[in-house]
Amino acid sequence: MVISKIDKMHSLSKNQQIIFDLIDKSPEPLKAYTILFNVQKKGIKAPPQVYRALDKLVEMGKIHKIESRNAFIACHNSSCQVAKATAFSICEICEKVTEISSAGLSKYLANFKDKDGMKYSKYNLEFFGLCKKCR
Amino acid sequence: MVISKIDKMHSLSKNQQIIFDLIDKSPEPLKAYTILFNVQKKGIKAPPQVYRALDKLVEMGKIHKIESRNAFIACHNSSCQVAKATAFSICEICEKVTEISSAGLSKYLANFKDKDGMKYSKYNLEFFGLCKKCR
DNA sequence: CTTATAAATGTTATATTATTACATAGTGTT
DNA sequence: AACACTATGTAATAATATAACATTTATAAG
Repeated sequence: MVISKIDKMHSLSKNQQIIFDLIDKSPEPLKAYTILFNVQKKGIKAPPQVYRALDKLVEMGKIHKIESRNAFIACHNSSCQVAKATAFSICEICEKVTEISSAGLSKYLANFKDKDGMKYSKYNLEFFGLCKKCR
Repeated sequence: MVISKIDKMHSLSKNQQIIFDLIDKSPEPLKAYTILFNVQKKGIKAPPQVYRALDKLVEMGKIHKIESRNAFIACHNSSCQVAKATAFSICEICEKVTEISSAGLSKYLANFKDKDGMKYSKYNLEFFGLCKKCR
Protein backbone atom coordinates (compact mmCIF):
# COMPACT_ATOMS: atom_id res chain seq x y z
CA MET A 1 0.00 0.00 0.00
CA VAL A 2 1.76 3.12 -1.24
CA ILE A 3 -0.93 5.56 -0.24
CA SER A 4 -1.84 5.40 3.43
CA LYS A 5 -5.37 5.66 4.64
CA ILE A 6 -4.58 9.06 6.06
CA ASP A 7 -3.39 10.33 2.69
CA LYS A 8 -6.42 8.82 1.06
CA MET A 9 -8.70 10.62 3.43
CA HIS A 10 -7.27 13.94 2.34
CA SER A 11 -7.25 13.32 -1.38
CA LEU A 12 -9.99 14.74 -3.50
CA SER A 13 -11.41 13.30 -6.67
CA LYS A 14 -11.34 15.34 -9.85
CA ASN A 15 -14.76 16.94 -9.48
CA GLN A 16 -14.29 17.42 -5.76
CA GLN A 17 -11.00 19.23 -6.40
CA ILE A 18 -12.45 21.48 -9.08
CA ILE A 19 -15.37 22.47 -6.89
CA PHE A 20 -13.30 22.84 -3.76
CA ASP A 21 -10.83 25.10 -5.56
CA LEU A 22 -13.63 27.34 -6.75
CA ILE A 23 -15.17 27.65 -3.28
CA ASP A 24 -11.79 28.09 -1.63
CA LYS A 25 -10.85 30.97 -3.93
CA SER A 26 -14.18 32.71 -3.48
CA PRO A 27 -14.37 35.59 -1.05
CA GLU A 28 -18.01 34.80 -0.43
CA PRO A 29 -20.17 31.72 0.01
CA LEU A 30 -21.19 30.15 -3.29
CA LYS A 31 -24.53 28.66 -4.18
CA ALA A 32 -24.78 25.31 -5.90
CA TYR A 33 -26.01 26.67 -9.21
CA THR A 34 -23.43 29.45 -9.20
CA ILE A 35 -20.85 26.71 -8.81
CA LEU A 36 -22.45 24.70 -11.60
CA PHE A 37 -22.33 27.69 -13.93
CA ASN A 38 -18.68 28.29 -13.11
CA VAL A 39 -17.48 24.75 -13.65
CA GLN A 40 -19.33 23.92 -16.83
CA LYS A 41 -16.27 24.87 -18.84
CA LYS A 42 -14.43 22.19 -16.87
CA GLY A 43 -16.88 19.52 -17.91
CA ILE A 44 -19.16 19.44 -14.91
CA LYS A 45 -22.49 19.83 -16.59
CA ALA A 46 -25.28 18.69 -14.30
CA PRO A 47 -26.57 19.41 -10.79
CA PRO A 48 -25.96 15.93 -9.35
CA GLN A 49 -22.28 16.23 -10.10
CA VAL A 50 -22.13 19.42 -8.10
CA TYR A 51 -24.31 18.24 -5.22
CA ARG A 52 -22.40 14.98 -4.90
CA ALA A 53 -19.09 16.77 -4.65
CA LEU A 54 -20.55 19.26 -2.19
CA ASP A 55 -21.91 16.45 -0.01
CA LYS A 56 -18.53 14.75 0.14
CA LEU A 57 -16.66 17.98 0.82
CA VAL A 58 -19.04 18.79 3.66
CA GLU A 59 -18.57 15.27 5.07
CA MET A 60 -14.80 15.72 4.95
CA GLY A 61 -15.05 19.10 6.63
CA LYS A 62 -13.37 20.85 3.69
CA ILE A 63 -16.37 23.12 3.24
CA HIS A 64 -19.40 24.12 5.30
CA LYS A 65 -22.94 24.85 4.29
CA ILE A 66 -24.40 28.13 5.48
CA GLU A 67 -27.89 26.81 6.08
CA SER A 68 -29.68 30.12 6.20
CA ARG A 69 -28.25 31.04 2.80
CA ASN A 70 -28.06 27.72 0.99
CA ALA A 71 -24.46 28.48 0.21
CA PHE A 72 -21.06 26.92 0.73
CA ILE A 73 -17.84 28.30 2.17
CA ALA A 74 -14.39 26.72 2.56
CA CYS A 75 -13.37 25.73 6.05
CA HIS A 76 -10.98 28.23 7.52
CA ASN A 77 -10.10 26.43 10.68
CA SER A 78 -6.57 25.24 10.05
CA SER A 79 -7.29 21.67 10.93
CA CYS A 80 -10.65 21.16 9.22
CA GLN A 81 -11.44 18.90 12.14
CA VAL A 82 -14.47 20.90 13.13
CA ALA A 83 -16.76 19.84 10.35
CA LYS A 84 -19.45 19.04 12.80
CA ALA A 85 -19.22 22.00 15.12
CA THR A 86 -19.47 25.19 13.14
CA ALA A 87 -20.17 28.82 13.89
CA PHE A 88 -20.48 31.78 11.56
CA SER A 89 -21.25 35.45 11.63
CA ILE A 90 -23.38 36.79 8.82
CA CYS A 91 -23.82 40.44 7.90
CA GLU A 92 -27.45 41.12 7.12
CA ILE A 93 -26.57 43.93 4.75
CA CYS A 94 -23.54 42.88 2.70
CA GLU A 95 -23.98 39.15 3.40
CA LYS A 96 -20.35 38.75 4.37
CA VAL A 97 -19.89 35.45 6.16
CA THR A 98 -17.04 34.73 8.54
CA GLU A 99 -16.28 31.46 10.23
CA ILE A 100 -15.87 31.91 13.95
CA SER A 101 -13.17 29.93 15.65
CA SER A 102 -13.34 30.57 19.32
CA ALA A 103 -12.05 27.98 21.72
CA GLY A 104 -14.32 29.36 24.40
CA LEU A 105 -17.43 29.14 22.25
CA SER A 106 -16.73 25.66 20.97
CA LYS A 107 -15.93 24.44 24.44
CA TYR A 108 -19.11 25.97 25.81
CA LEU A 109 -21.28 24.44 23.11
CA ALA A 110 -19.58 21.04 23.18
CA ASN A 111 -20.24 20.88 26.90
CA PHE A 112 -23.73 22.29 26.79
CA LYS A 113 -26.36 19.98 28.23
CA ASP A 114 -30.07 20.34 27.60
CA LYS A 115 -32.79 19.87 30.20
CA ASP A 116 -32.52 16.10 29.92
CA GLY A 117 -28.78 16.23 30.39
CA MET A 118 -28.17 15.45 26.74
CA LYS A 119 -24.93 16.57 25.11
CA TYR A 120 -24.50 17.25 21.41
CA SER A 121 -21.15 17.01 19.72
CA LYS A 122 -22.49 18.36 16.47
CA TYR A 123 -23.98 21.78 15.98
CA ASN A 124 -24.32 24.71 13.65
CA LEU A 125 -24.54 28.27 14.89
CA GLU A 126 -25.26 31.30 12.75
CA PHE A 127 -24.99 34.79 14.21
CA PHE A 128 -26.64 37.68 12.40
CA GLY A 129 -25.80 41.35 12.61
CA LEU A 130 -23.95 44.09 10.83
CA CYS A 131 -20.30 43.82 9.97
CA LYS A 132 -17.86 46.63 10.69
CA LYS A 133 -18.18 48.14 7.23
CA CYS A 134 -21.96 48.14 7.24
CA ARG A 135 -22.49 49.86 10.56
CA MET B 1 -59.34 53.15 19.68
CA VAL B 2 -60.89 49.96 21.02
CA ILE B 3 -58.04 47.64 20.24
CA SER B 4 -54.75 48.62 21.78
CA LYS B 5 -51.45 48.37 19.99
CA ILE B 6 -50.48 45.52 22.24
CA ASP B 7 -53.57 43.57 21.30
CA LYS B 8 -52.97 44.36 17.68
CA MET B 9 -49.46 43.04 17.84
CA HIS B 10 -50.77 39.68 18.89
CA SER B 11 -53.64 39.41 16.45
CA LEU B 12 -53.24 37.30 13.38
CA SER B 13 -54.89 37.72 10.03
CA LYS B 14 -57.10 34.96 8.69
CA ASN B 15 -54.42 33.11 6.74
CA GLN B 16 -51.85 33.64 9.44
CA GLN B 17 -54.21 32.16 12.02
CA ILE B 18 -55.05 29.12 9.90
CA ILE B 19 -51.40 28.40 9.25
CA PHE B 20 -50.29 29.10 12.80
CA ASP B 21 -52.97 26.76 14.18
CA LEU B 22 -51.79 23.98 11.92
CA ILE B 23 -48.15 24.39 12.91
CA ASP B 24 -48.98 24.81 16.57
CA LYS B 25 -50.98 21.59 16.66
CA SER B 26 -48.29 19.63 14.86
CA PRO B 27 -45.96 17.47 16.93
CA GLU B 28 -43.25 17.93 14.33
CA PRO B 29 -41.93 20.75 12.14
CA LEU B 30 -43.97 21.26 8.99
CA LYS B 31 -42.70 22.06 5.53
CA ALA B 32 -44.25 24.78 3.44
CA TYR B 33 -45.81 22.47 0.90
CA THR B 34 -47.11 20.14 3.58
CA ILE B 35 -48.82 23.18 5.04
CA LEU B 36 -50.13 24.18 1.64
CA PHE B 37 -51.62 20.74 1.10
CA ASN B 38 -53.27 20.81 4.52
CA VAL B 39 -54.87 24.22 4.18
CA GLN B 40 -56.20 23.96 0.67
CA LYS B 41 -59.56 22.92 2.03
CA LYS B 42 -59.60 26.21 3.91
CA GLY B 43 -59.15 28.20 0.74
CA ILE B 44 -55.41 28.78 0.77
CA LYS B 45 -54.52 27.58 -2.67
CA ALA B 46 -51.11 28.90 -3.69
CA PRO B 47 -47.54 28.94 -2.37
CA PRO B 48 -47.25 32.71 -1.97
CA GLN B 49 -50.14 32.71 0.46
CA VAL B 50 -48.35 30.18 2.61
CA TYR B 51 -44.92 31.78 2.38
CA ARG B 52 -46.30 35.23 3.17
CA ALA B 53 -48.01 33.98 6.29
CA LEU B 54 -44.89 32.05 7.30
CA ASP B 55 -42.73 35.15 6.86
CA LYS B 56 -44.99 37.22 9.08
CA LEU B 57 -45.27 34.53 11.72
CA VAL B 58 -41.50 34.21 11.82
CA GLU B 59 -41.16 38.01 12.12
CA MET B 60 -43.60 38.01 15.01
CA GLY B 61 -41.76 35.16 16.71
CA LYS B 62 -44.85 32.94 16.68
CA ILE B 63 -42.97 30.29 14.72
CA HIS B 64 -39.36 29.51 13.91
CA LYS B 65 -37.76 28.10 10.81
CA ILE B 66 -35.52 25.07 11.26
CA GLU B 67 -33.00 26.07 8.63
CA SER B 68 -31.34 22.72 8.20
CA ARG B 69 -34.70 21.11 7.51
CA ASN B 70 -36.63 23.85 5.71
CA ALA B 71 -39.43 23.37 8.17
CA PHE B 72 -41.40 25.42 10.65
CA ILE B 73 -42.21 24.87 14.30
CA ALA B 74 -44.32 26.90 16.75
CA CYS B 75 -42.44 28.90 19.35
CA HIS B 76 -42.56 27.18 22.70
CA ASN B 77 -40.96 29.85 24.79
CA SER B 78 -43.85 31.26 26.73
CA SER B 79 -43.16 34.83 25.81
CA CYS B 80 -42.37 34.46 22.12
CA GLN B 81 -39.90 37.27 22.66
CA VAL B 82 -36.98 35.24 21.48
CA ALA B 83 -37.75 35.26 17.81
CA LYS B 84 -34.26 36.34 17.03
CA ALA B 85 -32.30 34.13 19.35
CA THR B 86 -33.23 30.53 18.80
CA ALA B 87 -31.76 27.16 19.67
CA PHE B 88 -32.94 23.69 18.82
CA SER B 89 -31.94 20.10 19.27
CA ILE B 90 -32.56 17.81 16.32
CA CYS B 91 -32.52 14.03 16.40
CA GLU B 92 -30.70 12.71 13.36
CA ILE B 93 -32.71 9.50 13.36
CA CYS B 94 -36.32 10.36 14.15
CA GLU B 95 -35.97 14.05 13.24
CA LYS B 96 -37.61 15.13 16.47
CA VAL B 97 -36.97 18.82 17.02
CA THR B 98 -37.08 20.50 20.41
CA GLU B 99 -36.70 24.17 21.14
CA ILE B 100 -34.08 24.77 23.78
CA SER B 101 -34.77 27.47 26.32
CA SER B 102 -31.78 27.79 28.54
CA ALA B 103 -31.11 31.06 30.28
CA GLY B 104 -27.46 30.16 30.50
CA LEU B 105 -27.13 29.42 26.81
CA SER B 106 -28.99 32.51 25.66
CA LYS B 107 -27.02 34.68 28.02
CA TYR B 108 -23.74 33.18 26.83
CA LEU B 109 -24.61 33.66 23.17
CA ALA B 110 -26.07 37.14 23.61
CA ASN B 111 -22.84 38.18 25.29
CA PHE B 112 -20.51 36.38 22.93
CA LYS B 113 -18.03 38.65 21.20
CA ASP B 114 -16.10 37.66 18.09
CA LYS B 115 -12.44 38.46 17.44
CA ASP B 116 -13.31 42.02 16.50
CA GLY B 117 -15.33 42.49 19.67
CA MET B 118 -18.60 42.35 17.74
CA LYS B 119 -21.75 41.23 19.53
CA TYR B 120 -24.75 39.68 17.82
CA SER B 121 -28.21 39.88 19.29
CA LYS B 122 -29.64 37.57 16.69
CA TYR B 123 -28.62 33.98 16.17
CA ASN B 124 -29.81 30.52 15.32
CA LEU B 125 -28.28 27.41 16.80
CA GLU B 126 -29.07 23.87 15.78
CA PHE B 127 -27.68 20.95 17.78
CA PHE B 128 -27.64 17.49 16.22
CA GLY B 129 -27.56 14.15 17.94
CA LEU B 130 -29.75 11.29 19.00
CA CYS B 131 -32.78 11.78 21.18
CA LYS B 132 -33.44 9.58 24.21
CA LYS B 133 -35.66 7.19 22.31
CA CYS B 134 -33.23 6.71 19.45
CA ARG B 135 -30.18 5.89 21.51
C1' DC C 1 -68.29 58.87 7.37
C1' DT C 2 -64.89 59.02 3.98
C1' DT C 3 -60.69 59.09 2.38
C1' DA C 4 -55.87 57.93 2.43
C1' DT C 5 -52.67 54.48 3.63
C1' DA C 6 -50.96 50.24 4.74
C1' DA C 7 -51.60 45.32 5.22
C1' DA C 8 -53.29 41.23 3.56
C1' DT C 9 -55.12 38.34 -0.07
C1' DG C 10 -55.75 35.92 -4.64
C1' DT C 11 -53.66 34.25 -8.83
C1' DT C 12 -50.52 32.91 -12.53
C1' DA C 13 -46.24 32.06 -13.75
C1' DT C 14 -41.57 31.20 -12.96
C1' DA C 15 -37.12 30.91 -10.46
C1' DT C 16 -34.20 28.40 -7.43
C1' DT C 17 -32.61 24.47 -4.92
C1' DA C 18 -32.13 19.53 -4.71
C1' DT C 19 -32.87 14.50 -5.70
C1' DT C 20 -34.03 10.02 -8.18
C1' DA C 21 -32.74 6.70 -11.16
C1' DC C 22 -29.92 4.38 -14.01
C1' DA C 23 -25.85 3.67 -16.94
C1' DT C 24 -20.80 3.86 -17.19
C1' DA C 25 -16.03 4.29 -15.74
C1' DG C 26 -12.25 4.38 -12.63
C1' DT C 27 -9.59 2.69 -8.29
C1' DG C 28 -7.80 -0.32 -4.96
C1' DT C 29 -7.55 -5.04 -3.21
C1' DT C 30 -7.15 -9.91 -3.48
C1' DA D 1 -8.75 -11.34 -13.65
C1' DA D 2 -12.47 -10.70 -10.42
C1' DC D 3 -14.45 -8.16 -6.89
C1' DA D 4 -16.11 -4.37 -4.28
C1' DC D 5 -16.25 0.34 -3.84
C1' DT D 6 -16.21 5.05 -5.23
C1' DA D 7 -16.84 8.39 -8.53
C1' DT D 8 -18.81 10.09 -12.83
C1' DG D 9 -22.22 11.19 -16.65
C1' DT D 10 -26.93 12.13 -18.01
C1' DA D 11 -31.89 12.92 -18.25
C1' DA D 12 -35.75 13.74 -15.94
C1' DT D 13 -38.22 15.48 -12.17
C1' DA D 14 -39.18 16.83 -7.31
C1' DA D 15 -39.13 20.21 -3.76
C1' DT D 16 -38.58 24.86 -2.18
C1' DA D 17 -39.33 29.72 -2.90
C1' DT D 18 -40.24 34.22 -5.23
C1' DA D 19 -41.83 37.84 -8.82
C1' DA D 20 -45.35 40.43 -10.49
C1' DC D 21 -49.66 42.29 -10.55
C1' DA D 22 -54.63 42.80 -9.46
C1' DT D 23 -57.87 43.13 -5.77
C1' DT D 24 -59.71 43.38 -1.19
C1' DT D 25 -59.75 44.34 3.67
C1' DA D 26 -58.28 46.72 7.82
C1' DT D 27 -56.58 50.96 10.21
C1' DA D 28 -56.33 55.45 11.52
C1' DA D 29 -56.76 60.46 10.46
C1' DG D 30 -59.37 64.26 9.08
